[in-house]
Amino acid sequence: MEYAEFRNDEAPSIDDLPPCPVETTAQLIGSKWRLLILRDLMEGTKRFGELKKSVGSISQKVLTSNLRDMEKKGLVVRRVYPEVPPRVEYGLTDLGKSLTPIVDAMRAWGEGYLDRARKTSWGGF
Amino acid sequence: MEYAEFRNDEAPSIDDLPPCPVETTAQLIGSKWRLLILRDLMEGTKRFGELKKSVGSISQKVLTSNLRDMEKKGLVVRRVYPEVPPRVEYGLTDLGKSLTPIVDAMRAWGEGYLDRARKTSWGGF
DNA sequence: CTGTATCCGGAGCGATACTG
DNA sequence: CAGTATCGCTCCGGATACAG
Repeated sequence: MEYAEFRNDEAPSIDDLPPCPVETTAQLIGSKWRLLILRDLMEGTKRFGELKKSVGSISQKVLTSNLRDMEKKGLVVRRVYPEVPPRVEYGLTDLGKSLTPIVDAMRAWGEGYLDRARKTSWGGF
Repeated sequence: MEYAEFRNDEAPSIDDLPPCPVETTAQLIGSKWRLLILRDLMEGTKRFGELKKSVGSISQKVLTSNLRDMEKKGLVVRRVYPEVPPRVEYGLTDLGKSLTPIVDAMRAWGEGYLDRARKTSWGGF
């Protein structure tokens, strides 16, 4: 552990961000899982187990670590309800929500691609 | 080698594409390097060495393998000029160019993020 | 239910050497 | 110049077991 005492309170320093905005974005969401987590949280707040199911074949460990990262980056909020059994909900911060256009663009492109792939083997370009 | 005899002629089958369009897109470009290669080729055709410099710290091996993948996916064209010394140029296919909105969305978001990061440590949300 | 702690295999990647 | 071929290592991430 190493996250334990630092969660949302540590901001990424400008100094270790790449100068290129595309690269910056890629570092924040450029991973298969983070993108899918984002996609699912955009539907609204979800519990850990719910998220695990909806994301797909992700393991619990990997989901947890990705959520921790996204929390540190300020994309995700984690809310713990002191109940028993414990309940933990994850949601997007405003910053996280602001990524919507990117995910939407990816969805739009993917739909076009799948359509084409479905009706033909797309026969090359 | 294993690519050698299959370059542009093999299309991805619809059967091994995920049903979710976001996930499909993520599989095609969801890697740090592929995104940056895309970003740079969107400026126009480039030679191998040129691309290597502009992408940044990528090694030649990794650049090559990523270009091969993207070629197989139909995103990139490779043109060899039978000269000496050899010249090889890479460019985007129409499919590759159609990804522009996604990269643009990422750039736009990244710019906003960097602006905020520059003027403050954005102190949480 | 929501995690943390380990173990471990394999992919990813850098470094280097060699080729047409 | 633009690759291919290897070696070696790091670290991601899957499986499993355990805990609050």
